[in-house]
Amino acid sequence: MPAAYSDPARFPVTVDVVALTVNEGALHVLLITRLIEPFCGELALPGGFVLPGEGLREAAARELAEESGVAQIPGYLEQLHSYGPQGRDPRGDVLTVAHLLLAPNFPVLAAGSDASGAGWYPVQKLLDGELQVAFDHLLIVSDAVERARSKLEYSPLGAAFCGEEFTIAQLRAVYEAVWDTRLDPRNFHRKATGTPGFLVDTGTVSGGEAGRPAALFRLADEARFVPGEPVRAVLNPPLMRPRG
Amino acid sequence: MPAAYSDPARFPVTVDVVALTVNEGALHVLLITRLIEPFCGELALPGGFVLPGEGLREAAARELAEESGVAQIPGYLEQLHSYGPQGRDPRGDVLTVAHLLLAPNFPVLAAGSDASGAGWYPVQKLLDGELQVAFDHLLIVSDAVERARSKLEYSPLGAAFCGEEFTIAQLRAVYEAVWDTRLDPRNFHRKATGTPGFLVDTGTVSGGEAGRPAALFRLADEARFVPGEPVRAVLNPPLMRPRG
DNA sequence: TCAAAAGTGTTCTGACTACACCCATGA
DNA sequence: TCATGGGTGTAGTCAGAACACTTTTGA
Repeated sequence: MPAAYSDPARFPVTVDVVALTVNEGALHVLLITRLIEPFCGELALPGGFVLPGEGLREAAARELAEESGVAQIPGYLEQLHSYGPQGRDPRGDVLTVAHLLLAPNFPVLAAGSDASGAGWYPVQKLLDGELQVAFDHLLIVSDAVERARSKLEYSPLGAAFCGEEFTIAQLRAVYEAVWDTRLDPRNFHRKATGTPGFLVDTGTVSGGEAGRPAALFRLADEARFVPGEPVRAVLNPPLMRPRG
Repeated sequence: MPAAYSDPARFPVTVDVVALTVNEGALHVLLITRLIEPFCGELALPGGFVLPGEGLREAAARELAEESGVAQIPGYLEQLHSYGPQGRDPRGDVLTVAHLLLAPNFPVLAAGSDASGAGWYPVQKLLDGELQVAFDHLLIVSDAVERARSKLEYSPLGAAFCGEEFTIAQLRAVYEAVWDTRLDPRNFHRKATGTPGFLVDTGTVSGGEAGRPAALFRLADEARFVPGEPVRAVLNPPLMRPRG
């Protein structure tokens, strides 16, 4: 028998954000140190309770800003998956809606009221068990990484890890870090620049590095992701990661 | 300032199920007629409130069983997306976690306490606006259909729409209905049977129809989806839908 | 014998791989 | 001039599209 419509059960709802970036050729995730119980002192994903009158995405952006110290969220944010409410918080049933943020490496310096020490940690150390995280956040991070990996194949979101303008080599470094693989620079260059509706040449070049300066690109207008909307442009043909 | 940890806001949480099937060569969705306010008398997705102590998937399976009248849920069930809590229910903030069910056409005969007249309706009539549904359920159905379409490319879930054993032509009819396209029967046959780890020939044939009897296949063991688990097997190479 | 549907062979084309090669810069 | 990395050309291979063709059944 379902609960009467007039008196349904109510649950606390949290949002958690898996912010991923590429740093030093490896995928990193943003973690905070919890200052309150439960799991006080342990690492966890930034997140917190949804407030009355808030939407999910709104809450995720607010929590991320509060706990990482950035005013404007860079990169691409989307909903990942919901977990719970059963059996994931020692205090009782709490539903969490996890979000995924793909972002360029931004500096974090926040100290919130219930979290501190936000910082980037190598994802591989979590997956290998070298770093512990609170709640079911290891599962959430695993799901997020898998989502990010497949996102790169069919969407232009690899560029979400880069700044506004970037070289093909920087974009390739993103793919190599996320997929944890090596790609042929020549073929990647041709594929990325040859995919219609993906990149446009800005006409400028990057300097200062060793070797020949690289051309700077940005996302084509039709591939740009606007903060509020789901990504629409599909890479066709996809940039497939090597299998097997 | 976030809400105090000890006193977070609480929200009613519902689960909604977008059950899709293929019938007469077209994609259909399971809808019920609401017997209570709001939207009394209108069509809506089967669903209802999550009860204390329940998990999301558990709640979705329970609601589907209650409102469609089937004891055992056939097919493949996965979480789709969460919506809300802001601005989607006239009574106030309600979070809903939508689920997607891909199932063979099963008979529905239920009458629940707050819903009746469960039945299969052509998805296209909803998308074309010929049929109205309550709440934001049109958006949810649209998202579900798009998810189903991409699922068929990279997973063996096309077979979730078929029974235990099926012919290649039946499987092809599923793909054609979901993608709303036509596929070359010869090439589809070769691709489906030639994809390693997808299908196994049962050795039996289907009879009774006009023309040469077709061999019956079932999913290979490694491609079977178990009720509780996410689908793991990836079709490689993918069965791509025709683009552009 | 004919219609209808299952299943196979064959050719063409286009995309990916691998790798050779040239280009532009700093030291 | 050499090292370093950016960018292009090209041949081999493989998978998909298109479609002719054979097979097996019911009427």
